[in-house]
Order: sequence, then C-alpha cells, then structure tokens
Amino acid sequence: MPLTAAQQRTVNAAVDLFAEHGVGGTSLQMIADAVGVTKAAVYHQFKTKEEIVLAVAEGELARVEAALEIAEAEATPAAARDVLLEQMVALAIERRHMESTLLSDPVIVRFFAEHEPFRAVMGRLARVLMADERGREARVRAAMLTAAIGGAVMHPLVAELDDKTLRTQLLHLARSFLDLPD
Amino acid sequence: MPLTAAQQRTVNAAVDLFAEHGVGGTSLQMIADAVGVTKAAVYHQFKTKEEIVLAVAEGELARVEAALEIAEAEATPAAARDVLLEQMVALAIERRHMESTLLSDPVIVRFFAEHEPFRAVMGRLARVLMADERGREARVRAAMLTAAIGGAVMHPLVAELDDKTLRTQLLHLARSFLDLPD
DNA sequence: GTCTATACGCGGATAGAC
DNA sequence: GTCTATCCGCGTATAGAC
Repeated sequence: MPLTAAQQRTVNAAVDLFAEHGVGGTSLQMIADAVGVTKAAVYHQFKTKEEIVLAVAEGELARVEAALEIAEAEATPAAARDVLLEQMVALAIERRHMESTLLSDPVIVRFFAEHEPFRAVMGRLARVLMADERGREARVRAAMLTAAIGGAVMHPLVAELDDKTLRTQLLHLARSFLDLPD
Repeated sequence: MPLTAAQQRTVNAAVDLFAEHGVGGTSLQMIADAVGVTKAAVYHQFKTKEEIVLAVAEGELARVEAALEIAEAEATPAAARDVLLEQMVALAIERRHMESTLLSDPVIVRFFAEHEPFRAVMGRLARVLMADERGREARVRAAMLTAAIGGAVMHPLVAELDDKTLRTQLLHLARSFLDLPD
C-alpha cells in the first residue's frame, strides 16, 4: 500500500528525527512540528506511533531488498555474494551520517526480529552471503560479517576516515574475512 | 562512589528490565514495582532515570575493564590481543541471553560515546585490539571486529547454536580475521 | 482526504510529611 | 528511606470542521 502525500511528509520528517533523537526520544509533537501540523493531524495519518516506525522500517527494508535484487541477478552464488558485499557496504556508509541509532534502536530491532517480511529479507540476505556454504561456521561468519559492516561505520575508531576511504577498507576487509580476492 | 543497599536493589531490577524491554520501554513505575516500593522512593535513590542508566552502564563498563586488566597483564601486545579476544567473546556470549538491546540501546550508546570514562576504556580496548599496528586498515579492522563479536551473538542466524559452539566459532573466526593461528 | 479541538491515562519529576 | 500528593508533557483517542 503506497503512502499518501501527507503520509510521506510525515515519514520523511520522522526518519530525520528518529536518526537524531532515537525512536523513543522522538514525540509525535516533534514530528508534527517538523511537518508543520498538529499532533492530531499526524495521528490521523498513522493510528499509532508504531505505524510510523513501521513505515520508516519498511523504507529501510526496501533499500535492502533493492540491493538483494541486484545481487541475486548475478550468475553464480560467488558473484552474487560479492555484489551483495558492495551493496551492504554502500548502504552502511550512507547510514553513518544519520547520528543513528536508527538500526540499533530496540524498537526497530524488534520489528526486524518479529515481523515476517523482515525476517524473510534477512533470510535471503544470509543465503546470498553464505553463497554455497551450509555449515555452522558459514552461519557464524555471515552473522559476524553483517554485524561488522553495520556496526563498524558507527565506531569512534573510524570517525575520522572519509567515506571513500572507509568504503574501500570495509570492502577490502570484508572480502579478506571471506577469503576472497580483492 | 559505592552504591547503597537500596541503590543496588534498584540497579539489579533495572538491569533485568532494561534487558527485557529496553531503556525507553522501562518506566520508573516498572522498576519501583519490581523492587516493591513507590516511584518516589526510587527517585530518592537516583535523582533521574539517566542516573539509573548511568549506574547500569558503569556496571557493564566494570566488566570490560576487568577483561582489559587481564589482557594487559600479558607480556606482549600479540598475547594481550589474543587474551582480550577470549574475554570479549566470553562477555558477548553472557550478554546474548539478556533479550538485549542493552548495549545497542541508543541511550546506552550515547553514554558510551559522550562520557569520558567510557571513551577512555574503549580507547584502551582498541589499542590492545590493534596490538602494534597503527594504520587505517588496523583501525577499521578493530572497529569491525568489535562490532562483529558484539553483534553476531544477537543475530537470528546463530540463535540455534549452543553457547559453547558459538563461543568456539566466534573465537576461531575472530582469530582468522586477524590472521592469527587458532 | 486533511485538518482542529479536546479529553484521558501514563510516565517523569518534585515537594513535603512520616 | 519511604510515603502521599501533585505537576507537566506525551501518546492515544474521538468528534467534527473544511
């Protein structure tokens, strides 16, 4: 179900505010003020705050799905995995400038853990990431790699690196973690 | 400054509730009920909710510091790094059973990012983790490794693995990421 | 479809009595 | 140390105007 114009304005404002103050730290009043309407007007667009969070999360999910589409179009599992690595790194780099807490927010995390559509996408992501491997080691490796790319961009240690350098290093080290050539 | 008995009871209750519902999802009323007193009594122990969060975060920090003490007692940087890896994996495994969101919670993350004592410990951790290396690659690698160990334990992909297996795999893969022997 | 007005309950926080 | 009472802001919710 596509969003109406008013809903889209609300979501856009919410994304910025969630990224800056966290979901729990963002009130409907703040969102309403940012859009330039009243609380009740926002509440009319989305029946609950959770629905706004859901819309924001779905927006994020859509980007991951787009990355998956590109990767899964490759001919071999190995090629798909490598393309997915590039996509994941690119998404993570974009994300780093939203003060953000957006994906580490418990509320968002809960959505990604509980709602089936999110789990399905995460399953696809894991499958491509593991290529043709199957064992425990491959699972742990995929879990670590996902966490490493997503978490490293927010780490103070890399705060001073510019986007291009960080992107190159992340991709290089991710490949080396998988014993892939550069 | 050590905690009074009443403060310790409050903190103990808070840790469990934060782990289950997140910081934002835990009200002072919930903490008060868990301890068996009123909200105002809790407020007498800690002037604000943030002070409770701080006390909880300091408890977590103390464990990381203890791990660092053990690692830094080693004779060489390489040995210190390897011992620290073991300690970090052990801490992460413990943590996995707190539904948790505790360390990924925006409120907690903010504390670790803004308060100097936390930054100092994180600096020590990074230093030991990088051993005698200095360059950009070492920094990104340390950031990825920290995120990978901390984040992987919560990943759905490894949910079915028992603690011992996960611990072994994490340590094995962390070492391989650093090109270390097992 | 979009908005205003208004009300209810809850969570964070403070003042002051015991 | 703990209580009662109270204040304010926010999230939820409804009725109704444009």
